[in-house]
Amino acid sequence: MHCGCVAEDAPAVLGSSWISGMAFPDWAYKAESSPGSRQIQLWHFILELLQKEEFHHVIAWQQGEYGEFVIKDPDEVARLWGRRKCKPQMNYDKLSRALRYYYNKRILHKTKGKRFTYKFNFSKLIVIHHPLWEVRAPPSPHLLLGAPALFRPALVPMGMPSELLHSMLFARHVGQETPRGLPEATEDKKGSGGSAPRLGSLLAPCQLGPCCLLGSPQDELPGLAAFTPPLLPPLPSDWTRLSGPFLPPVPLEQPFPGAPKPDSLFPGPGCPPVTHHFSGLTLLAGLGPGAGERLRFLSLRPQWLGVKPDPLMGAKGRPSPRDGFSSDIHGPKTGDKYPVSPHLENCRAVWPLDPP
DNA sequence: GTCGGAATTA
DNA sequence: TAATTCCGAC
Repeated sequence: MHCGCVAEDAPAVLGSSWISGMAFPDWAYKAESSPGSRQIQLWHFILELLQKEEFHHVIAWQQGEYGEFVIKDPDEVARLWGRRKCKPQMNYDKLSRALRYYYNKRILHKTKGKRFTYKFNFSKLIVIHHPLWEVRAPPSPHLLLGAPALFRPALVPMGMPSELLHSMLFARHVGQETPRGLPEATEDKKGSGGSAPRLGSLLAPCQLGPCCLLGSPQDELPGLAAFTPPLLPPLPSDWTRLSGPFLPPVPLEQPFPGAPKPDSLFPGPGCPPVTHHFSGLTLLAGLGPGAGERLRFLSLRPQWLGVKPDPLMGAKGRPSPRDGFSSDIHGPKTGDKYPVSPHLENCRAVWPLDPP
């Protein structure tokens, strides 16, 4: 931002926040954490604006719809964006074109019928920021419910349409909102959605094995959000059993120095005290009222994400951003739980701040 | 208002 | 690569 343009009206970012019931971890608001670019990206900027109360007359979260926001003053948002990018000629037409490019990337989608209303695709944002979470492995109750799984970054199944994840996470009542037939799963046109960092280089599913414990997260994890979810999802009573088939024993982990210790977040049988937060975990865990129930719903269905060879995998070994998923969620899978042994060489530890 | 193609830019 | 710019179509 050395173009001489003034950015004083660009929102400052401090700490993590709850805005109208919407939580994002710190990194989501920090320009320097904008992935894949040295410059701030539009979606990032939008989040910044949404975070700041002084811009709520310009852009704000849509009450009642998680992730949905309304641009109340398109011209002003465009002006702010243009100012940030040193593009004085910016207008809403151009800005909206940039937003539309996010449709294919699945970062954003339009709320049809509502003017200037868009909706963030949370899982995609999570994946963008935590690429390793696309590891094709079943979700662990540990991960989803906050037990110490900090060193096991598998969370979002690769190819999982964020719409579905989103609806699972945000549905007011489990089972009320039926996944809408994965509308985008078949409408891929040019497959431009590969812009987000993905685990194309991941050779094989990691299976949450010890190989996933690589790295030194203390040094490399992004800034951890310090907020505590307002609702603490109770552990499923059988979570230990659920974790059995595909989870290695959970090692005790050292707390982050200086990190808050929400020890009592997820107490449960066999569940060691949670000693720290994964920022992405807080994102999921901090989804707001009812999130616990929804997370439990999600976590109790690991078979959805049963690891198996993906017929949709292309020659490059990864699905297109829009096509994956569908066959993965249609029902429990038995057998072939370990198509690839969870050996070290099959895994690659990539932390969000890894250089490309 | 919204969409997306095409060319261009940094 | 992530927009920016322009524009025709709906």
